[in-house]
Amino acid sequence: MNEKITIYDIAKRLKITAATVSRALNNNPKISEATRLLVLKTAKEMNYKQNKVALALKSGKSNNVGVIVPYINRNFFSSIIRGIEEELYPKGYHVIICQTHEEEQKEIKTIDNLLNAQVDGVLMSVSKQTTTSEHFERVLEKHIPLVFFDRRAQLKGVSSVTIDDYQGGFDATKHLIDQGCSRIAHICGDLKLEIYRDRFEGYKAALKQAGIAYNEDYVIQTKSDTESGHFAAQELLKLDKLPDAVFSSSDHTALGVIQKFKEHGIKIPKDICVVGFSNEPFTKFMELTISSVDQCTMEMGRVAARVFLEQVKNPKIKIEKKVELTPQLLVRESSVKVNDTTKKLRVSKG
Amino acid sequence: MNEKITIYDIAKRLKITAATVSRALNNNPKISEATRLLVLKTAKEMNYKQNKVALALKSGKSNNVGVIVPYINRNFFSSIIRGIEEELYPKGYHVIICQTHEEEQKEIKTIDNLLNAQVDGVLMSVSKQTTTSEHFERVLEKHIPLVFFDRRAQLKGVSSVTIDDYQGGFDATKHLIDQGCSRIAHICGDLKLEIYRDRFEGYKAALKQAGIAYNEDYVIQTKSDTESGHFAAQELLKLDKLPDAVFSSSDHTALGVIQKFKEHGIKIPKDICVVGFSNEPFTKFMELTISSVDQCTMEMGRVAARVFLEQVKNPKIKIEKKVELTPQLLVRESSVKVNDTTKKLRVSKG
DNA sequence: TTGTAAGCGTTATCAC
DNA sequence: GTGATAACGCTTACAA
Repeated sequence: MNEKITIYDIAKRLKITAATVSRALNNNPKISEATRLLVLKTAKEMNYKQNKVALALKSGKSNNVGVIVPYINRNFFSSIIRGIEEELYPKGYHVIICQTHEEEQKEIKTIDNLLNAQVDGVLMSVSKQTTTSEHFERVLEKHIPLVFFDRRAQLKGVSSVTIDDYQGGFDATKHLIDQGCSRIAHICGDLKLEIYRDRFEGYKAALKQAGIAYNEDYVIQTKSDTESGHFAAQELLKLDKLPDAVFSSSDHTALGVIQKFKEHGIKIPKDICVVGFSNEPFTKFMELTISSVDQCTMEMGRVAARVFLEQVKNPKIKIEKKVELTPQLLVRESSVKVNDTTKKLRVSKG
Repeated sequence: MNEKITIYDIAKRLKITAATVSRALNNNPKISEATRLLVLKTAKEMNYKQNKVALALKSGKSNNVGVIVPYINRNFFSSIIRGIEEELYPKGYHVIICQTHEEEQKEIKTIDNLLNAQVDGVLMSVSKQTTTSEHFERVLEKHIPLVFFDRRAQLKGVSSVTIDDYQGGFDATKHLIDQGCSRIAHICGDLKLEIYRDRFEGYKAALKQAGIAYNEDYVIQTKSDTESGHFAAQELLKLDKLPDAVFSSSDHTALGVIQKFKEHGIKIPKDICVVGFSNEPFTKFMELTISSVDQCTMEMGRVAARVFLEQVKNPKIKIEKKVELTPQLLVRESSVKVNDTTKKLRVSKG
């Protein structure tokens, strides 16, 4: 009951050989129906379970994929991981998760560990601090599919799944313009990161299209937390002419901005409209719900997983797929002028 | 550069045997310093990497643990997973995550899959729908450490890490009583689950200690989402005498309750004080911050991991450890009467 | 100190 | 259709 049952045990019991048992278990055509059924029956009786590790050694496929993110417990990443898991589990893959804490050294160590563990693929979001790429090349050299999601490294021959941050920034800004705003501030994250640059570019493009002059004073670069939002709001308050809208590259800074403005008696959205980015859960729980750009995280995970599967299915050909998902602007209370009744109908609580 | 380097390749190059190489690599004392250094040097030159799968087959230890939760992207679970990962990764373990979607069948399937994959341990939170326990016993029969966190099955010989939900319920209710409330409603989740029963019991105990009669009308059982909070508030509004406080077993229902009450012109916390449970991130982002009971999720994960490690370190002895962490009441704005200035000082924004 | 050989549990390639 | 044997990459008695 307790011992590990191998195909040898079944073979011994049936006085046949392990090879035959293996054939029966794997529906190999070169076997008689009689023995096949007998083996199957006996295997069930003896409670045989295939040892996947032995299979992995033999076949060179572990059926494990490594997923690397900065922090598992950020809603953005955990939702992506959920998407990955739900796409891969039915295909027989297990998902190994690892965290980098945004540190390049941990990222390197983690990748090497995963390679040693013989993972069949690596799906990851690059750490903020990462500047080198030898560790990525080590993955490619072993012909292990590598798929980036959200944050990618500039590397030839690697697939990636991102959202169209440019479009997200454009849509958010355009929406604010449609609300009648013209002095639109932008709070961005570290512009060394592609995602923040793209949102910024989208912002500028929307302004340009509307014939609104770009004003450097209205752009503030900060970290992506609530405190930075307070800071940003204070900077904006120093200006001669207060903006009438804020597009923030982060929901947390958007929240901070709203809080600080409220302290100063500024009414949102009447005086200033605000749109955030990421559709963090809290944005729709607030008393004043916050407009935001949804990044379809689960979908991003699912797509990343599918890109991996496609590469696995076609090992001979090198697939370099750059998928760009379209983000979705969710218009909520923080950006809709209360006196605009027609627009009010479009407010989404989702 | 591209080929897989094994110890045989190193052996061949140095005209020694694989056994010697293995010994050198593993700091086996039975080897001369000279060959040890030579092997090490050559291994590095040839870019040798140990194949963990081969090691796993040989040793019977995969250095993988399975972690099973209902949904990965719930903040509660993803934080626990983070705690587990951070405790286990430095010890050389990889964390495989799986989701049950609260379905018993998936839980069973997942456990069997993990066992086939030869995981060294299973850390999990039991699905809501689970009623049987043969699948848990299958784990135990193989002498694989099984550790429950938060939700456990009634099973002999299994370790678990939970929080003291009774204490959490007691503290929350006691706090409301200290605020001068006496008609305290309780919104609970499915009482078939131990965690909700315990919180409920803690609630009743606090009432009893304060000499407040238990009133069945003030107890409403619902699901744990915002809509259920709306429903619960409506039920309470039907009562002849409105409660002056609400202790909710869920932050989401607490939010729903607050929203619905506000719609009816009821002031929080002036008219009704509210305390939730779980310390969901949004509770401290609200304009009116919501008091809640923190479940020290990261710590729960870390402790669960340590319990697993302890069992691994002592394979001969059967360890049954029931760890109960103490939850922490976080008093925020939703439960502190504004005219009570002394208490106001204790308001936490954390 | 080093070599030899067996074994972990499978599957695949030969023969018969 | 079935059996014997090698191989995946590693560790470890047992010999030498």
